Amino acid sequence: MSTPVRVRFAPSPTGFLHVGGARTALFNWLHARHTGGTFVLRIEDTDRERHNEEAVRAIYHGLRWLGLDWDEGAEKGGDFGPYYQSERGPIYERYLGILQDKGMIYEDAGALRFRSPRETVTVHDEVCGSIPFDLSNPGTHPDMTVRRPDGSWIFHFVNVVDDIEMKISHVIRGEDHLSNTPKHVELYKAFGVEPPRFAHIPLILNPDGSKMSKRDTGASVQSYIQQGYAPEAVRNYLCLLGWSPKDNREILPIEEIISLFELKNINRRSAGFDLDKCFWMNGQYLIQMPLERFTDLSLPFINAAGINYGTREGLVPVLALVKEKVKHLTDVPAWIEFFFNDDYTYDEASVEKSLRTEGALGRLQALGAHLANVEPWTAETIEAAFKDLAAALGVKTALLVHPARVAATGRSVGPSLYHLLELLGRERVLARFDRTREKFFP
RNA sequence: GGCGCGCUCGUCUAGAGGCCUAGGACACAGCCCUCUCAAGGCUGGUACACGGGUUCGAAUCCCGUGCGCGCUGCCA
Repeated sequence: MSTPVRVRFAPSPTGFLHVGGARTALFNWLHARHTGGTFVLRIEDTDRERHNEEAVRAIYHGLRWLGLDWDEGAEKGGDFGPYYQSERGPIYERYLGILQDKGMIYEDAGALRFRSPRETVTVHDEVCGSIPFDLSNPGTHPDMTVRRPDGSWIFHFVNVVDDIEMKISHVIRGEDHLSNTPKHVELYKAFGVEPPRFAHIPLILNPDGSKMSKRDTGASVQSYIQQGYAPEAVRNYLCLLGWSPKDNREILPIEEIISLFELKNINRRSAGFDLDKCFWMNGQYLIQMPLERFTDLSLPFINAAGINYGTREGLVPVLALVKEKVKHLTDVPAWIEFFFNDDYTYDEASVEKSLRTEGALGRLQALGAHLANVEPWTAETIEAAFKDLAAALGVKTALLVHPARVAATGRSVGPSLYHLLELLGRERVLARFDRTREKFFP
C-alpha cells in the first residue's frame, strides 16, 4: 500500500523569499501536483522571537506571485495545524517526553541533548541514492541539542517532529541538509517512526560559483517582481535549474512540466544562476503571451509611472503595438508614454541625427502634405504613401521614416512606424509634425 | 581538519559502454531580413577536470588526485 503524497515547504521567516527557497518550494509543488498529493506550507519560526508577520507575508507574496498555491498550512488551515512552529510548543513537549521516557535525553549546561545511538545510518535519497554515514564518533558527531536553556527549540528536532505529525511523505529540500539528514533519521528511529523519503536537490549558486545569499543580485523573488518579470517566465526558468524535460525544449507550459516532473530526474550538481537566460526567457514569454495577460501584467507599471491612458480599451491597442519590443514590464511606460502625451519630449541625439540634417525639414513638410490626402488611413495606405513620396523625391524611404518617427514620437526607436501612425490618427500625426517644425525650425 | 555531495562549451543542460569527429539553449561573433531597435533565420568558435585501470570499445563503470560546494552550532 502506498501512503498519500504529502510534501511541505518549510521556510524560516527571514524577511524575503530567496530564489533557492522558491525553487525548493517549486519542486515540492511540482511533486505534489504530479502525484495528486498535498502541498503544505509550514513556517519555521522556531519561537516567538522569530515570528515576524511582515517577513512571513513576504514569503506568501513570493509564492503566490509564482503561482505556487499550497493546499494546507499557514493562512490556509488544515487538519495538522497549527502551521507555525511558534505555536506548536505543546507538541514538542510531548515528543520530548517520549524521548525522555526512553532515557535518550540528557541535560548539558541547561540545554537538552539527544543521546546518539552511535550507529551507521544510511540515508536513502531519491536524488542522491543511498549514503551511509558513520555516526559512531562523538568527536565528529556530537550529540545534538534539541532545546536551549531558555526553552526554545532547535531546528533538527522540531523539523522532524513536525514532519512526523504532519504525515509528510517526502522531504524535498536543499542539499545543504543532506549532511544533517542522518541526525534526523536517528530521531525518527528514536520515535519509532519510519522516516519519510528524502530528496535533496542541488543548491543554486551565483554565476561565480559562490553560494547565493541575501545580498546577491537576483537572490530575492521580490526583485523579479519589481523589475517587471512575468511570473510564469521566472517559474519556468527555475524549473530548469536541476531538472530538464530531456528533449531539448526549455520553454514549456507548467501543465506539461507537472506531468513530466519526477524526483528521479533531478540533477545532483548545483546550478549557477544565469540572469541573462532568465532575462531572455522573460522576453520570450512576454512576446508569446496573450494581449490580455500582457495588459494585466503591464498595468501596475503603467499606473506607477502615472501615465494617463484613459480607458483600458484605448490602452490595449497601444500595448499590442509595443508588446514585441518589451523585455521587462518596467519598460512598458517608456514605450507608450509618447502615445498618451502630446507634450512628449524629444531625444536630443535623435533630433540631431534625423531632423537637423540636410533636407530633413523639407521632406517632413512634404510628407505632411502627402499624408493629408491618404484615404483610408491605414498602415497599408500610409506605407504606400511613404514609398510613393520617396520615389517621387528620389530618396530612400528611410529618409522619410526616420524624421517622421522622431517628429511623431520624439524617439528614433519604436515599433512599426506605419502601424504606429495609423493608431495615432491622422490629425495627431499632422499636429505633431507641425509642433516639431515649430519647435526646431521656428 | 573530518565527513558528505558534485565535476560535459563562460552558463543551464542532453548523454545512463559503441548512435558522440559530444546535441540543444543563453551569452558571444558574423551574415540575412529590415523604416529604427528588437524579434526571427542562417553560420561560427568554445566542453567530457587530471591520472590510472576494467573493456574489443568509456563522457558514460572502478580507483586515486585536484578543484568546487555543503555539513561539522545552544542558525535554519
